[in-house]
Amino acid sequence: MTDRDLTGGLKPLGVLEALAAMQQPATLAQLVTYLSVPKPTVHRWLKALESVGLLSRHPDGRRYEIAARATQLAVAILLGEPGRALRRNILRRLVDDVGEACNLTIFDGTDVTYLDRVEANWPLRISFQPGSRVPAHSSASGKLFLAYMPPSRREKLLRQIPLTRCTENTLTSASALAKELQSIRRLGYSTDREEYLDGLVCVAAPVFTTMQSRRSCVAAIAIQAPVTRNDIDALTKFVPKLQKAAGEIAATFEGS
Amino acid sequence: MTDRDLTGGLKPLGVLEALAAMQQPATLAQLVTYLSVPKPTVHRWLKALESVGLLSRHPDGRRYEIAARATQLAVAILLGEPGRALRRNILRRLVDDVGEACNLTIFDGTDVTYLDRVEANWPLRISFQPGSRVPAHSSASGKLFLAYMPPSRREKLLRQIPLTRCTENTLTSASALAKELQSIRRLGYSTDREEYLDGLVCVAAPVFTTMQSRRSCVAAIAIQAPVTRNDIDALTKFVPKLQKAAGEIAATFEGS
DNA sequence: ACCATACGTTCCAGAAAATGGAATTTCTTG
DNA sequence: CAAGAAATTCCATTTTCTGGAACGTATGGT
Repeated sequence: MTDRDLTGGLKPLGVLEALAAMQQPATLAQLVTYLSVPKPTVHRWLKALESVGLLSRHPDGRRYEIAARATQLAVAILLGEPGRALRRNILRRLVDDVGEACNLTIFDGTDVTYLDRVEANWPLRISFQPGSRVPAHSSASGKLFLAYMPPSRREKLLRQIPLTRCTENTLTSASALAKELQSIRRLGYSTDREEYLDGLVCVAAPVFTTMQSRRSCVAAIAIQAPVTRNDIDALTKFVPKLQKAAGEIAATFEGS
Repeated sequence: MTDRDLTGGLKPLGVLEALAAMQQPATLAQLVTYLSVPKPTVHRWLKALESVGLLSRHPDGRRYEIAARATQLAVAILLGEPGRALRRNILRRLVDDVGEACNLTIFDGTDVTYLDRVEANWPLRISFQPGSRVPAHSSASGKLFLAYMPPSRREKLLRQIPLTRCTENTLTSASALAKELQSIRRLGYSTDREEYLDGLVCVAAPVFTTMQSRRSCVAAIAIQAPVTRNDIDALTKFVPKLQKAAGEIAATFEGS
């Protein structure tokens, strides 16, 4: 399953990878099957990961799930890893090309989290906090993630996140959102028509990566503009450029 | 209570965390300084991480940087089960509302374990890391678990765990604790009046989940505050909000 | 309520790996 | 091209890991 076996005091990490791949909490028995490792060994690994805060037990006391420290580590990796510089260059070229601010976001399970952003007027200066968050239903990127997510997960998620109204245009009904998501899947890109902030429009394209031979949309890049300077129709003309950049970004998430 | 050391065959991960935290490639010498670990050991850890694809060498041949496998793991972690992210959002909203740090704990059979914690933006704060453990008898959450546990199990447990004194206010007699637990069941919430740490007060509400058609309290959320800023009476006013959030958290544990 | 079965946990002696001070090699710099 | 710094290797000792077997504990069926 994994390309290379973990050795050198890292074998317990296999459990973390397995749990991340399964995308849901798992029992000891399931992990034993998945990993083909003796039961007492997996048990010991689980205890080690738990004692260190990387895993925690689901309240059912049986299954294990990925814990807060692992999430923190994941965020730190994405912000600190060298691929980030590559991605910023791609973003910068796009910004130079279209003349508006662009951003790269990732879906953190619930919300859209900014990984990076390049402003149009200050190409060398970054004036935002990586890690800012935006609700999924009211942003072009977020709707993209929702659109391309497995249906079962989407349903579960939409049952639990509130469709908070941000502006007059925010889609706050499940049916309107469902229709929009379908349209996004048809078009292959997503828009934000002042749904998050008044006066701000946005076009986003998906960044697909292949994980465990499954194509999923983990990230998105978007062009944001004040509607007074570029309306949706104007931004839509940039979609091919956006998609090309998205393809380049996808490569930075794969191997090197 | 603070950062816990990595043990159990996970020590090399400290290097990964360090590199992620530094946000840029680092040399062996830098990592040795940063980690305060002997040079040959760090070297071995680096080789282990490299051989496994989590780290790679910067083109300069000297520095190490985070590699593709780590990125993939990070993405998989963030993409995974939305439960964590949902719970964190609920906590975050509560924290914004009440202005004090809140935490989510589960009961692991003996101790209270932190699943997550969100700090308020106040300068004065006590810091608990997720994964920390706290004795059941001297914390608001722990007493909640004890209160709502089946009596037979409670008796057995109380015979096993020592009622260690943490502060002057810690309940160290079985009778005082029994009385407290009864009061908790009557009120539906629990308090910690500087019973674990001097100067720290806390109010906790139960998170009930239905498991095997049995309603049980396996998790709890709590608001913690320095007594100088919010005393018990002040915190008690937040109980309805706390209970509402507890209900939302419960929902995130239900779906498969 | 009972048993059958699966699941989780603990035990422990042999096997394997980690540890770090010291020595050695390789890179850097003036 | 030497001097100093950094990286790498060596290796005896200590420590941890491993996994078959045995032991508890929960679950599901009758």
